[in-house]
Amino acid sequence: MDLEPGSQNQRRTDVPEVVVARLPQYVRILTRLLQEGAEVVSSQQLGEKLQVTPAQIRKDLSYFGRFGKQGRGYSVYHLLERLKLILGINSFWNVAVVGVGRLGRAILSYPGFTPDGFNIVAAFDANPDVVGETIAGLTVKALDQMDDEVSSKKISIAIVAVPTEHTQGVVDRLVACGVRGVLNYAPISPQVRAGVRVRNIDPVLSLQSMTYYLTDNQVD
Amino acid sequence: MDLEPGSQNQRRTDVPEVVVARLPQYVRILTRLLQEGAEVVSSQQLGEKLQVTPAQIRKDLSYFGRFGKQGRGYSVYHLLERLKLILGINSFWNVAVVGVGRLGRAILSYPGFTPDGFNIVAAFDANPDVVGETIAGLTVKALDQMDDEVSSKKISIAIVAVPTEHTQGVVDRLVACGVRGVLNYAPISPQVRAGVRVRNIDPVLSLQSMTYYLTDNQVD
DNA sequence: TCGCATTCGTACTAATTTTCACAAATGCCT
DNA sequence: AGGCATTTGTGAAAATTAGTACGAATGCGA
Repeated sequence: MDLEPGSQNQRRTDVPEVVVARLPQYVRILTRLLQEGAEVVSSQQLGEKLQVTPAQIRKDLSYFGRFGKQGRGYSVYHLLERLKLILGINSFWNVAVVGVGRLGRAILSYPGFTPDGFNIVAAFDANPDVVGETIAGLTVKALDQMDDEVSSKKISIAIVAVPTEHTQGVVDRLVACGVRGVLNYAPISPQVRAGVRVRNIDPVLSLQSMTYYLTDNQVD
Repeated sequence: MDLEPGSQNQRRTDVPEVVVARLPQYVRILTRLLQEGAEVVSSQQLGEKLQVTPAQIRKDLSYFGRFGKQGRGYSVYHLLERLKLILGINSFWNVAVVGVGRLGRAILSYPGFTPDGFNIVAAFDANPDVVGETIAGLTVKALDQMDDEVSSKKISIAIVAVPTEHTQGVVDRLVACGVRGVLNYAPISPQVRAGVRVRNIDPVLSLQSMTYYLTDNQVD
């Protein structure tokens, strides 16, 4: 069976990563539009809100199917549902936070993950003083309870906020436990086997690429 | 006067943003190599550590000049110095943190900004209960002291960690005070006038683009 | 009902980014 | 000193990504 382009069956690896990276932004805008009561939206309007060209939005969506109506636009509700399905955020992902320092606590207490498809269901730390503490309704567990908890709570994503020198080791243990996605806050890029995905949150890199444009003899 | 390609005088706007975004990663590796005592490094070795092709590294560097020696590689020390100069992180940037909630406190207490060219020299919050508190050696000031502090402490970059609904307003005030770079942690992209740079830290978007690859019928 | 203003989906074109591949240096080793 | 293995810097080619432009729907309003 041949896969026609634009089919929902489009092989997922054929979709450029840049396109996938834009989809969550579309989801966010559509969610807001839905709350505001909008029923239909055009690629034009979407593009204005996101600062991208309408053509790019139509092109991006065309990798996955045909969701719009000529002369009318997209149904906010239906496009949103489809995109959530494509991204796999139509149901919830169970997430563990590893590392309950200041950053880990901020993450645990942040309410913003839950409405967007993620449920933080476990917290781990290596420090025995921290283990047993309850934060945001979760009791912090020791690292050696990871295996049990990851299986029993069906955790497939971990948010790792541990000191840099422990990051690779912690990620290795998580992957061994069956975790398939890692959001890493340390200033390194952990290496993982094929099939496991890593995203790094690295504010220092962001700042350092920004200063390039803030120095003098800058044209802009 | 014509600008030859590869000259240090290369017009800064001619350099692709993707290239600039990679430079801080080179800086990070070079810093580590320097600490480890390495004197010389080849694009090959650099590429292995960064998971990019040697050709890309050479090409990236060639936008700014000729820093290597054929048959030998790059002087770790000199390349590092040059890259820091190019990025504008050879001296320190004074930074303000706006929003002293859990995340703001984690940022204020994080020691990782300072070795990389940034000094956090002020903290602001709208909440009168928080104003006056001392965190990581800094006294939290009220928002209406921003103008004074930004001028007197020569602050050109702000890290904004305030609730989403206040973010655009806070960014506007910061820009009015003379801030030229913003690192934003709220899940929106604040709009600013030309000449001001924004970088967004948005873990939810990172997670949501990751789940695409974690769903089933995934080839990988 | 018919015409017309919209807007999608996409083939085609343009721009950007990455990779290739090779001449020109470099310095080690004999 | 000469040969040789190495590695840079860079044009040119390839691959990727974005933008243009237009035929085909769509539905509103006369």
